[in-house]
Amino acid sequence: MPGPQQASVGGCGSADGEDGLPVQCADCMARHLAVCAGLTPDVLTDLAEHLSRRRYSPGQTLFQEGDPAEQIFTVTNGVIKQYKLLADGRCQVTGFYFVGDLIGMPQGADYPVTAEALNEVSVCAFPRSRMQDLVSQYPELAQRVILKFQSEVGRGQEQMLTLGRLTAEERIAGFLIMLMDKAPDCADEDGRLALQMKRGDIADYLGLTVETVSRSFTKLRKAGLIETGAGTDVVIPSRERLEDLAAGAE
Amino acid sequence: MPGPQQASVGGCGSADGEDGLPVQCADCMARHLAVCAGLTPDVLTDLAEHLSRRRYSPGQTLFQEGDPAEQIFTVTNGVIKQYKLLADGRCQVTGFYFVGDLIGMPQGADYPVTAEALNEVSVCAFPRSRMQDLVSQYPELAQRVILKFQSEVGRGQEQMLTLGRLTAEERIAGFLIMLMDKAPDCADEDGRLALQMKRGDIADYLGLTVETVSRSFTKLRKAGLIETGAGTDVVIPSRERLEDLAAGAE
DNA sequence: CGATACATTGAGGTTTATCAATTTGTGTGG
DNA sequence: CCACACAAATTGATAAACCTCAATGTATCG
Repeated sequence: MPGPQQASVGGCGSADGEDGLPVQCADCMARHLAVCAGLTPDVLTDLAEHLSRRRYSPGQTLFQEGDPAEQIFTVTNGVIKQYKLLADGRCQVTGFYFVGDLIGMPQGADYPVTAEALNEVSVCAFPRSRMQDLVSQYPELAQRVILKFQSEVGRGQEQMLTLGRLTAEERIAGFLIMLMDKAPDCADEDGRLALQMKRGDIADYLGLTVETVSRSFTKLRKAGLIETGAGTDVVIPSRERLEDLAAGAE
Repeated sequence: MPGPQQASVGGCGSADGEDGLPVQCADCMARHLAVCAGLTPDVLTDLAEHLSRRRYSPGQTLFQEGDPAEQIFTVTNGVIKQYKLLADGRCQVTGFYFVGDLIGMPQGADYPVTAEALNEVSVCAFPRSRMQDLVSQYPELAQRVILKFQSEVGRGQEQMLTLGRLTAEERIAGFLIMLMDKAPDCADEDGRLALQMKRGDIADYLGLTVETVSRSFTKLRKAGLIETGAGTDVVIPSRERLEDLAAGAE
């Protein structure tokens, strides 16, 4: 049952919660992961003046490629995929984003990608126009933003290697490793992985087709590198062996 | 004839040149492009206290994948390629860097890529340990650093689309467009492009083999989309037609 | 002018894509 | 709770794009 078409907007006051934190932040899932982690309560309070909470249902877009980039988002719950489309329908997923991730802060005036909720998603939205001031005003925020960008660039470099030089099976192996590391709530302690995305999403992320993804999963299963869990979930008996494969070990 | 194996280090005083700029910066090729563009002379002077000029010959590496990331670089002349290697020799070039580009500022303690000079290269090196302080101290510098990262992330997203979803010919077309835009001194006003990199570099950047790159060039030539210049140079008669191809127009 | 590195071209093989059919999973309504 | 309908995933057969290996052509530099 999908929620309202228009994303709901949460409260926006700056009343203090516990520890002197703004109420919105006090119980935020992303408080220790997001760009706002480590900021002092007074800085957070200033930030909170301008932010709004939003919720999205599966399939809803936060923004689309070409839209004016007016809002910056921090994921507080759920999974978001970002992708680029070609005129003929070819799709490339440029990344999956989890709790604490920052999206929607491109260089240009417009978003260069579309952002879409994969499941029930909560975000913290912030007007882009205010960001420049805040970064100037709060060096510790600037530092956090730079840190987020550094990890995003690094992830991009790894993904280039994946897309340019890895075989289908190696790509899947690397993808599963990435999920275990980046998706806190998707990954069970002992190798159980709840895949939040469909085969088609994975294919578009790894530059493959659905069929090749499916066949690669089957091969990995037959090789004993993964096991089948409930639904399309996956169990990873030995992370090491998957890592070796993902690193292109001969 | 390769230069000295050890990169030469330029002077490092802070004496002022014209316009109150530090002497190293007064005649810097990258002054209006790099992260230091738009900074006030006093900020630049502070920056210049810690920077050193270095020169590299073709094939020399600025740093290698796995090295501790102790220096940040701004390219002031020449072209640098960054790449990742797999154990079995597979190589992915993650980017080419030109005048004004910033490299060597990863999230982790070590460089995740190798940086290598393609031709005679000059850079401005800066100790990473000082960067955090400076970013905190000078909001306008933080702003510039964020801007550089934003464009790097955007380039990464485009490259993912290229590697994941474009055909060989489309990749080459997009690559030539990118060079025209990003390489100021490589690109003549009327479509003449001096390729600073070998076919192998292009192949490793585009996730192809040398042979496929060569064949794609030939096909583009036969289709009238490019013409042969001196050596391996390329002339682009109609940028638009190349752009259409690079955008995956059917 | 010859040696070397680089680029191009050709023949054949491999991986992955495409098209089509089948199976599995999921949610809904009886 | 089961049956049905629909979406997603898997499997199979074939084709296309690209890779590999090998040979030839071309530029550069001593």
